[in-house]
Amino acid sequence: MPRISSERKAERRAQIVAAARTCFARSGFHNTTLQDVFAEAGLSAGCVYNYFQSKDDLMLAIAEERHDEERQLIGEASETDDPVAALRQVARTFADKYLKEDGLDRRRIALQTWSETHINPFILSSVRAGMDGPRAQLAQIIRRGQAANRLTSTLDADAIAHTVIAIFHGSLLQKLWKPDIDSDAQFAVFEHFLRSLETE
Amino acid sequence: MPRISSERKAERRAQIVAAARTCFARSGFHNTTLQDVFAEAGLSAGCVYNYFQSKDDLMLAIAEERHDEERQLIGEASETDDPVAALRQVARTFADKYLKEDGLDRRRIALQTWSETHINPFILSSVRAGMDGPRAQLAQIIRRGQAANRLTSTLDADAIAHTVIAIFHGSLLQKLWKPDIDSDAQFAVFEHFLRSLETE
Amino acid sequence: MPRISSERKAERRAQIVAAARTCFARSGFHNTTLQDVFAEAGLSAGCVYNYFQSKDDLMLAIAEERHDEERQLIGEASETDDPVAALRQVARTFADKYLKEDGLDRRRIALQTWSETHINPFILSSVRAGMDGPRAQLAQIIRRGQAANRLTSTLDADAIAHTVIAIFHGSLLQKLWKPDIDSDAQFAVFEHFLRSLETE
Amino acid sequence: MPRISSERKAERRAQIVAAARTCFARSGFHNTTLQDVFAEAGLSAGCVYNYFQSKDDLMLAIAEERHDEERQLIGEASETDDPVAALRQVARTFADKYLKEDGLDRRRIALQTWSETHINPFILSSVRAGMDGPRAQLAQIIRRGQAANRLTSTLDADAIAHTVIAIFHGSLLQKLWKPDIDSDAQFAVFEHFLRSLETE
DNA sequence: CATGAATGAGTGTTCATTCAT
DNA sequence: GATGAATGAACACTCATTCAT
Repeated sequence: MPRISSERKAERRAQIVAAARTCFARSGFHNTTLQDVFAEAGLSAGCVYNYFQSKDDLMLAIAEERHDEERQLIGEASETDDPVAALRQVARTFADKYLKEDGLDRRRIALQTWSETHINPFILSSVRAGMDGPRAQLAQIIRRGQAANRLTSTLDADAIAHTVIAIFHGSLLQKLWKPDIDSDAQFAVFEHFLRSLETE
Repeated sequence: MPRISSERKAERRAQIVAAARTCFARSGFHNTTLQDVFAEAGLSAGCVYNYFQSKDDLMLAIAEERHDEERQLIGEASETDDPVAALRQVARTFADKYLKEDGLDRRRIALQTWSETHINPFILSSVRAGMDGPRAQLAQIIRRGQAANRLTSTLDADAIAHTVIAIFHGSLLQKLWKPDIDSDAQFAVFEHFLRSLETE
Repeated sequence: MPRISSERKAERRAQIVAAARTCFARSGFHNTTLQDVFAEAGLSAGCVYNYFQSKDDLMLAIAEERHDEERQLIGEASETDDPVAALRQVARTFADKYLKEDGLDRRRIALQTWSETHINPFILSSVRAGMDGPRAQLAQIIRRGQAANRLTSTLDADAIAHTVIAIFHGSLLQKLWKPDIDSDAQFAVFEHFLRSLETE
Repeated sequence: MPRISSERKAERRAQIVAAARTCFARSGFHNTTLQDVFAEAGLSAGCVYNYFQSKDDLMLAIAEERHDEERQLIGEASETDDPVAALRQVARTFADKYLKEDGLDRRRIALQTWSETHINPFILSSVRAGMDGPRAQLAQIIRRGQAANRLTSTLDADAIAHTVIAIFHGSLLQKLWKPDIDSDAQFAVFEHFLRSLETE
């Protein structure tokens, strides 16, 4: 007979994750102390430790949540039947959600996570898994495009998917370092790339 | 009148940087203690502090060195007069030097650096500058290609350069997370992209 | 008008004490968390705190219970009229009940308690009282033996009693550190000691 | 080329051990914080950690030192050729050095150590080894006495040695709990025990 | 009476940095 | 210049205890 419903528990978890995200986005993972997170969440140390086992676990939870969100975003974006339109929509979603404001903050944390993959095997697994889903979805779209003779079959669908993601990730890095970069011009290059994949 | 010749000084500096690189590649920046670096370099704490002011300074020095190296690599690769060949050569250099063995180790450290840009303004400046040089060089090549009507003029040269670098960076990330990725297939996609930029 | 019958209350108390004993025997007093005890007892924190005021109080309760048990054991063992036989019987009881299995586990906890006497005056009082009873009983038997001219009167009865207990305690320690010690051979020495006290 | 001679290093170690002993004797192992030890030693945390790896390690070092000291004490006491005199001398040493003042303080710490054997295997090993030496020495003396027909051969030498040590340990406990115990009367009982072992 | 989520002071330990030699 | 012992602020994490429900 739990005094706290599982919804309330989920709420608390979310509250803590949100606080941690705020802190990590503000000061970076290694420069954030757990005391910062406790203060931001308005909760005590002990309480937070009832939901997360360690600082690393907190980062992992944030990563997982982000991966869920990304999976959902790419899922929604690729609902269209038309494979070419789907790819374009995915890219637009990326440009809209990832490269701006709050989305950019989350990606800032993502970068911290990526840097941690080297040391923390759980983070590595999570990052791998987080990328594999979207990549497989993209590859699936591309394969459909190839089957329908809409996209060139001279290139490996997985390799294309990888490249698309690489462009996303790489653009992200540049946006993080130079927020005033001309994203539109870069988006045009991406669209050119997509067109180059289409059969005539 | 220095007690130590400036060559000897440079040697020591290099020795320390090498040790730090080994440690950072092995355990990551935040998991490496300076005591680890002292041990790896076979030097005392005080001695190292005669050459570097702080742990961050060490990371900065490594970043600077890497940027020099990258600038040189891209410079050599783009010596050809033919702009299209130059671009292809740059890509090949990237694939050969960055995605393999020792090069990959250095890029692993680069990722740590990138993650630090968020916090450390000096690192941020260094990373920006490290990217600006190569990007300007690439843009220059592209502009030459456009002027010679070898490359499409419908796209902004800087945006293309940015995209090329984004592909490099993004591919790097994937290689770090999944070392057994099919780099050749991905390289084919990149070449396709280059060809799509050429005028007919 | 108590909501819970006092039998039920005693049951709960016993349940908690048993759980604590299990935990303390398993991991030691300081390495056991109260959360461990709650889990072992299958009760909540609040419930346990209705019966015991603190962790120390729990240890005290265990000590008291053990002292009661010891008092009873030595009481039963010394019921014989013959003082020499009584002493021997006490020793046999000690060897049978204290140095084996479950008894040894309880003594393991006793050792933890002894170590706590230094800090906790209540524990100290309890341990003193726990020893005084048996010692007085032993001294009483010995005095009877001396009065009946069965035991030497050249030695102080209290001092003999102390020595007997010292041998018990000391043997216990050795048994705890080296469970495969030869208890029979040591028991023979003890019997020799007892015989040496008898008059001819 | 160490700036600090190994003697100075040993001094520091001793200084820290002494401080820890003072603290542990004053407040017990678990009630002493390392900050207490740092303050008592007049040294910083980092410095202490250059000499000891953990709080447990400190306790272990204290135990080892005590064992060395005990080994030496019993060694000196048993130098006499006459085995019976040697045993008596050992007992006298015990009564003089262990049951009084500073010696008692050290034994108070010993008790803490004993209680820790249950949890910490290194402590257990140390305590075992610390007891084995003296016990072997005592057994050796007894065997010499048996060979020379000065001591009864009806009892196992090791068992006698164990019993002697048990009496020491047990008396110690009583002294710790009741400092005003009559040690002389108890010593008389011990001497009686020794005499009972002698052949006529 | 029982629950168990929340508390928060306290602890062992780390490690970048300094400075007397 | 080089040494390395010493520093000490900072940090992640624990756990006995409380109290609203």
